[in-house]
Amino acid sequence: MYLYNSATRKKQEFVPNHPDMVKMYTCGPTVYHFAHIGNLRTYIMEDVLEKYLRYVGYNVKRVMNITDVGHLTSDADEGEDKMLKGARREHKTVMEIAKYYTDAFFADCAKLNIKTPDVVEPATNCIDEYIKIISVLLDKGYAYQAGGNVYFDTAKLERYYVFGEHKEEDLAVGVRDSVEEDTNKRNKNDFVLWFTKSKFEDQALKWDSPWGVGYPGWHMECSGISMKHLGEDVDIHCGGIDNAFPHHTNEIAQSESYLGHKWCNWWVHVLHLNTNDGKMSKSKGEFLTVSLLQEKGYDPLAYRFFCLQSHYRKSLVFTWENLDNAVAAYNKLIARIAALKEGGDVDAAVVEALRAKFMQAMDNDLNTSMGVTVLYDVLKADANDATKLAALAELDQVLSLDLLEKAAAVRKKQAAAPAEGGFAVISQDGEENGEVEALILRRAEAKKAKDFAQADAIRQQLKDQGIEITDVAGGVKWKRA
RNA sequence: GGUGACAUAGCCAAGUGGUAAGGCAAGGGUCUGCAAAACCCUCAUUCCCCGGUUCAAAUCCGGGUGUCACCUCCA
Repeated sequence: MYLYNSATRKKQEFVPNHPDMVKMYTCGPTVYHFAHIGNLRTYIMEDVLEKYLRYVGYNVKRVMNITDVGHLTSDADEGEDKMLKGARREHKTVMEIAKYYTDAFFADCAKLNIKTPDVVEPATNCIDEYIKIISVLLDKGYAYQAGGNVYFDTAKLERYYVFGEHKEEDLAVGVRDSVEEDTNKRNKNDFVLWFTKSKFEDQALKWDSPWGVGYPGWHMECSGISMKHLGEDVDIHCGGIDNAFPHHTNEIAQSESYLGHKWCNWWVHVLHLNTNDGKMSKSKGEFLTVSLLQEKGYDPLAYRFFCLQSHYRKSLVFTWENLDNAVAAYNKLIARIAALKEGGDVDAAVVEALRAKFMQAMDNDLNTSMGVTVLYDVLKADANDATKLAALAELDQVLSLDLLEKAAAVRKKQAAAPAEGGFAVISQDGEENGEVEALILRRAEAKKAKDFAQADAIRQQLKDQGIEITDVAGGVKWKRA
């Protein structure tokens, strides 16, 4: 499999350090608020990567952190810890907030068929780990104490900027007014490993350490958690593209200085979901959550399909129109699958050929857009329905679009059509409305009497009320538009 | 200002030197009293621009332009 590696800026053949085991680390959410669907795009793509690695036969151990400490606020707010701000907003303790939004995050993931990682570790669980690493960094001379904090000394590194060729003097530090330059730093890009004093005195959670009571720097948590669960090396480290610098850059700096050897081989960054005016954020425009999608009547898996139709290394623009496109495509795909008949012999050779095509796409830097196209190749294949269903079931192990389950539901709905001979009025939303039913029955009588003018008038009358009706065998289905 | 990624029809996109896949939308048709569904057909002389290499370039090279991201918490 070829995967693009941000560290080398090339597609490279993926080879794990240990033949049958892939160690995968994925940066998790900061649990001070709900995740928006842009955040979730990254987790969907990471989920596909994990499932594909398993599909081709690797054992995967995947670790994810939960950031529940030490994050500053977003642009809209100044100098206050995100967790604390969330807590104040909702009159809860920081730990209650973390629990609440961690649960909400995984509930959203479940709706999107994102598998929960093998290990999920809150940052606040690993303080000892961080202290150990920071102690060694101080001993080795990679870190220094100043103004009450412990800093990493980036000047001690031969190569600090691993994802691009920066020059330090070009870095725009303190571009924004509210960001003050920290005068304790020896170099512009030195970063804090342990805080005891910060501009943000409100940090709610503090721990004792050799350097005083305080809390860890943000970058430290991922290094500590990764080493705790995956040991001294990692095969793939994933995250949103915004994490490449400084977060991942700093992780590499401190981890490799601590270990004294190469730490992670593959860096996979997922591009952002944008709106028409730039990056999606919680404070700008509509706050697009999975719950909001559902309130508006969208199937979360249609959003997953939307993401899969694109490529993780391309930014994707979200508009309701674009999502509607994906919804139509997804529903049509399901409808075509629902029309397939079960039973019969599976032609293993055809399944194998389709599998090969799918793998060819996915092996090429996780080309999910092409992978989705293979679903259409399956439907068009010269084979019986049983073979197609078998192939679809297999590809869906990776894509996780609930293709067969949704198709079965469609079939069931069709089977629930009115009994022969009788005339039934069925609400597709399960709504009971005697007035509507009466109108539909009157229209049916008009049709029977060949009074089509009257029948069309009633159809129009219902339409004016926002109700769409569809004639089906032995009855009428209706729903609100 | 620096660094990086991306640029193919209305939209999502495939394509890795051999003459533009697929999906959605749209238009036309078949069918149905009408509608819906289904099915069939149509839909980029051209791949951001300008040069170059080549028998041949969306694909390679050089130079531009645009968009997004990061440099400040972020997926």
